[in-house]
Amino acid sequence: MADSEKKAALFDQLARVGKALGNGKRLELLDLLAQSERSVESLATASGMGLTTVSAHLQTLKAAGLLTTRREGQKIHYSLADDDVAALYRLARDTASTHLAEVERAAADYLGDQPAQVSREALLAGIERGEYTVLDVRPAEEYAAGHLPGAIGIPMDELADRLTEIPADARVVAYCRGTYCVFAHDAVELLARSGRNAARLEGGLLEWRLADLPVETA
Amino acid sequence: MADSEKKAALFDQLARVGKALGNGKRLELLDLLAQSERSVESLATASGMGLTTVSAHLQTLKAAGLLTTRREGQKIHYSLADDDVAALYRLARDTASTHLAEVERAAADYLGDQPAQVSREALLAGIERGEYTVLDVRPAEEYAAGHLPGAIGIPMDELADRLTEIPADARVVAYCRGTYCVFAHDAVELLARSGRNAARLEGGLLEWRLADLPVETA
DNA sequence: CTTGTATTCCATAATTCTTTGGAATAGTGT
DNA sequence: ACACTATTCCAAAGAATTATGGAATACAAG
Repeated sequence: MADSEKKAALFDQLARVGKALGNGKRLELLDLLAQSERSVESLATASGMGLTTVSAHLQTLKAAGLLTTRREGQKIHYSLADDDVAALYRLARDTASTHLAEVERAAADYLGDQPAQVSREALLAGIERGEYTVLDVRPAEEYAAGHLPGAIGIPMDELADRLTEIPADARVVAYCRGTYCVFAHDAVELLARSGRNAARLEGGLLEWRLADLPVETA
Repeated sequence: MADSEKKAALFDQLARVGKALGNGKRLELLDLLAQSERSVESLATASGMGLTTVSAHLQTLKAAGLLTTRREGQKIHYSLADDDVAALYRLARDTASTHLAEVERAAADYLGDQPAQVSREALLAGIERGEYTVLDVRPAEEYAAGHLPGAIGIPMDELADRLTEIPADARVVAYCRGTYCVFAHDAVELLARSGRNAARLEGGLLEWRLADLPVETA
């Protein structure tokens, strides 16, 4: 094999990771898996994709080295191979958002108006002073897998019915999966309509974790 | 448009960056552009690809926001849009190499035996003490665009003829573009065969620069 | 051992990507 | 204005990717 063919073979191997990241559905799956491990079925439900479609995408991601699996009973749990994978996902996402105007447009269209945001630094300082009530509005299994220290967990689809669990005069900071997750936007809107003082955390658990800030696993 | 369609549209946008990274030829181009800006023709020559093929790939990379262009005379110079792009390229590459055994195999096949390596930290310390002669064996235009402080620039294909420019008793540390660049391997082998004391820098200018170490632009 | 469940495999059709010559374009330099 | 050069556009063929039912597999649980 000629030298340039060997070089091409090497770069083709390196491109496998990029290929795996080059599909919106797969990014949605990575986004979910960045929160907690999940079974194939659970990913299909959470993402709204077909079961065999999810399975095929998971094979692709796993073949690219981005995922690992663990069997428990009859279920197979997929998870990110490594925190580097979460970092890679985030960097690719942020590069897209920095350089592509269409991303901003699509995000605005999906997320709606930006609510008031609290930075991670401000929240961390405020938590220590007891200024904020931190509210995790992700699905219960993601909250269970790890959440901000002291955060209350109320999934978004139960929030309307469980408002009484939140002190009426609290300064609430809601968060969810990450920058492009819609739950916390919806939560802030709902809380504001109920006359609460609410803001959204900048980013979500993904960004919090990648910033090496403390995560609680009750 | 339904909410899940908006979400899909957003993630499809984000996937554009991954798609751009998902092709070996495009990674080769990024690898070159991480060293210095280049014209289309120059990239075609350096990479051995067809001119229109290179142009098409550059369009793809640019449409993904990874490249910018600058016109000078009749030439259009492409360069990375940002240092984040270099960081993204590197992280994708390193993720592949960490998780895919095939990458190690393809690299060993292309690069041959690993020569002795000097870490960036050791070299930096050694430079200050004047212990090492640093040798840049990349093409002249890449050396001109930026090199290690005090490095001598002798392109690999001229090295055999210009050995006398290197003190015979020097402890030479050769480097080139990056981890998967073959020039420095070849240089160390050539120097060793000539009875010189030579080692390779771990990584290359890409990794040096991303580590925020000093770069000289003569 | 048999049943049941979660997941993967397979085949296929629709779509998208890649490469490549030749033509077109845009801008430079005279 | 004219010729020249670097680059891009276009079209087409071949290759790879994607989504999706139905069948097959691999375990676990009984």
